[in-house]
Amino acid sequence: MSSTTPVPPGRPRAFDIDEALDRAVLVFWSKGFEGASLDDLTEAMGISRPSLYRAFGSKEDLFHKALERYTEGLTAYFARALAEPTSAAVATAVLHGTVEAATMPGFPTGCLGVQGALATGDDSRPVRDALIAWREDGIAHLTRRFQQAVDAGDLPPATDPHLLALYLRTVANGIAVQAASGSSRPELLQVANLALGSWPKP
Amino acid sequence: MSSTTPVPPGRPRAFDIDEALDRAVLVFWSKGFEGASLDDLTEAMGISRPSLYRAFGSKEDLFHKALERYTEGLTAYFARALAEPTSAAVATAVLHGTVEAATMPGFPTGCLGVQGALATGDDSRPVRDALIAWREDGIAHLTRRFQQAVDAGDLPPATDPHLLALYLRTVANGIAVQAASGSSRPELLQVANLALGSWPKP
DNA sequence: GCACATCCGTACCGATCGGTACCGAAGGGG
DNA sequence: CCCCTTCGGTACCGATCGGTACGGATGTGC
Repeated sequence: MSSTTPVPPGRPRAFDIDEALDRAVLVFWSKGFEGASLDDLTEAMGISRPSLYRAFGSKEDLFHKALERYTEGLTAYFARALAEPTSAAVATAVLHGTVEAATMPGFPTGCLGVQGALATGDDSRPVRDALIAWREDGIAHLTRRFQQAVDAGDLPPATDPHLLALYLRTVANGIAVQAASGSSRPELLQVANLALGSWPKP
Repeated sequence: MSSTTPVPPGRPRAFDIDEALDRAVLVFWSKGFEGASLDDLTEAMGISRPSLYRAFGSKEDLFHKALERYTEGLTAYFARALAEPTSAAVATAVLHGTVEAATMPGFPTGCLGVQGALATGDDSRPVRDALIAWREDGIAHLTRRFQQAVDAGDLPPATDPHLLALYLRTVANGIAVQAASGSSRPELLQVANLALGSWPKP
């Protein structure tokens, strides 16, 4: 354990950087990148503006770190879903997980990866593109998983894995938008189950 | 024809107000309400800032008028879809229309009603709420249409019209997000058809 | 041709935006 | 105990935000 916390020089940080990042996630999640001002962020994070810049670099850097933390935390269901034994179970876990994450009591509704920066001004284009890549990454993971399912005979040989992945991500995006519009968890669960009705049988 | 254009007093407007509105639609569509600055708008519309305010009131008023024009113009497929004879035909027309409108060459990708203001700062809350109401209105129209279908025996008596409407709107929202992420029209058409596979039979 | 109403654009408003210079405070290493 | 490094916050930066005062231009009605 001697390798942990090598005690960096200088005055120690007076706030928990991960906790502050969690607060930033909530602000970006509910207001989007452009709608979240530095005053919003610093107030929610409980730190001053220069502290934010020392710890995270810039508003855009902070967003990327917040997205990373969001991915590892609140959307961890996605990684678990990929480990389900059948393609149908994967699809079910993804959509149910999406509904739950998008309608979590005490958290903003919807999905940071969708509403963080869907349409933006030119200045925020890098953030917008990062979210596009984030969603694309999810599709890529699903595509590989469904290709495995085809290879294993869990899906018909003629199945297009990419189409199924895109379909799933599309429904998940739609659920996120509806959750942000105020749709309830039970409603969206029914929608998810309806969407799963067209899933191909092996 | 004597009732048209009663010739208001004062200096006549030097630009076509509907054409200017069309340009504003494109700006809000591609950059969102918050991402669209007045400089972006005035430059695209080819008018000065005070002209914009005289003709449209405020940035928020302009957005509402742009949304109205968008609804009557580029999403007119929706009203036509409701007139289809069967619920399945309605659903097909809505999703196919959504794909086409969201991937129109020469226009921004996605849907103004989704990416115009999905997550915003507090100042833009009214706009955000207006878009929520806009999407909710679409669901209400679909719900009434599918209730008709149930009454007419076109859908099973136990069918929940609201659930079907919410499902359709959810998929449409997801398609809009994917289109904004760069998915192609053929891809999204396949996704739409896959989503239609779970449509209930009469 | 004169009064009136509206439109035109330049030039400006206060507020807020993201970002930083600065200096005192707080720790470890010599 | 002093030096060095980093963190703390106050107070500020130029740029841009949405919005408007104002004076000249352009039309109709009398």
